[in-house]
Amino acid sequence: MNNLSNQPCMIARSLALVGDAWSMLIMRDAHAGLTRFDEFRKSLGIAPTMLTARLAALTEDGLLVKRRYSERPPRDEYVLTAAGQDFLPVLFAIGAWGRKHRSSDGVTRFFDAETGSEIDPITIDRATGAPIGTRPIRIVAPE
Amino acid sequence: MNNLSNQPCMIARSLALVGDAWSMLIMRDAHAGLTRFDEFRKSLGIAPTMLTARLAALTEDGLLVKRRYSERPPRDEYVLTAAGQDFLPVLFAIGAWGRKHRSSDGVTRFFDAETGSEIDPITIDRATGAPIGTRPIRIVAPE
DNA sequence: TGACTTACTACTAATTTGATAGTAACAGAA
DNA sequence: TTCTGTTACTATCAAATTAGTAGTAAGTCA
Repeated sequence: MNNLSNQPCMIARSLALVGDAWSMLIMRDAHAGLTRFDEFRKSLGIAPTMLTARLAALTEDGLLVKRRYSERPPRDEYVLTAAGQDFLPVLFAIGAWGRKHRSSDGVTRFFDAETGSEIDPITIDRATGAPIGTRPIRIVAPE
Repeated sequence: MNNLSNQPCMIARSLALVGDAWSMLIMRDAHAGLTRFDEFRKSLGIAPTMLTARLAALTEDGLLVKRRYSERPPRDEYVLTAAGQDFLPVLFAIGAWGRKHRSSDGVTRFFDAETGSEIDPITIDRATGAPIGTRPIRIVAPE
């Protein structure tokens, strides 16, 4: 795609980084606990060239960090940064949408890793607590 | 990409439909009120071939409907379905992420179209009200 | 020494995307 | 009636991206 990162809209700017399915799925797997090249490759069935490129891009953009976990032999893994962890609501919103509009047989479910309770994500307005999507909105870009 | 729509994970299945930047941006513009081919084309700077393909895919997948607004000459526009409207939280989550981690100069802002009050989207667990992203999670796919 | 692991790169084919131009079906003006 | 303009596209082809397979580097383990 073209020059998304130069646009004023935050959505467009963000999509420049994660606006493709592979990146989103890598983020999903990273949140599920995967860290290593081969774990991602096997989980996603992605060509290694693609995976190398995506991991490098996500690292470059600060969603992942490359961490050396073995000196001999040299081995690196990819772990979520704080910005990467903050990406989870996006995945949840997508999952919640799919659950509502695309579920037929089984659905992917989310659980709190510690308490074990199931999570049912919903996006609301922080101030009023009103769910997003129930009222018409106006999007305003600067400049 | 490959066979995302056959995967068990709702996130992957959803990304088969909207897992590219153009589709996301079309959804954004649709929520901002655009309906016509040329409105989308000018807003996005997208090649008409691409736009035709994306609009057809989003229509096929039930996020938009094609509505004839003029018989002579024949003219169609694209409007959000209920499923399409429900996609708004995804865009908000992406925008909120970008606002937090990518904002430098101006940021795109969201307003209630009727009351005019600004919206600050946040994704929470419906049951507990706890914000998503503050605790480790476990993702469980069926089968 | 040989098999195995892990994180990749090289290479080539297939597919998608992008850009430009053009078309169909009209409306309204001259 | 011809001319210009509008809108929603399609055709065509070059350029870029993606996918798939194979191979490599730097080790470990038996």
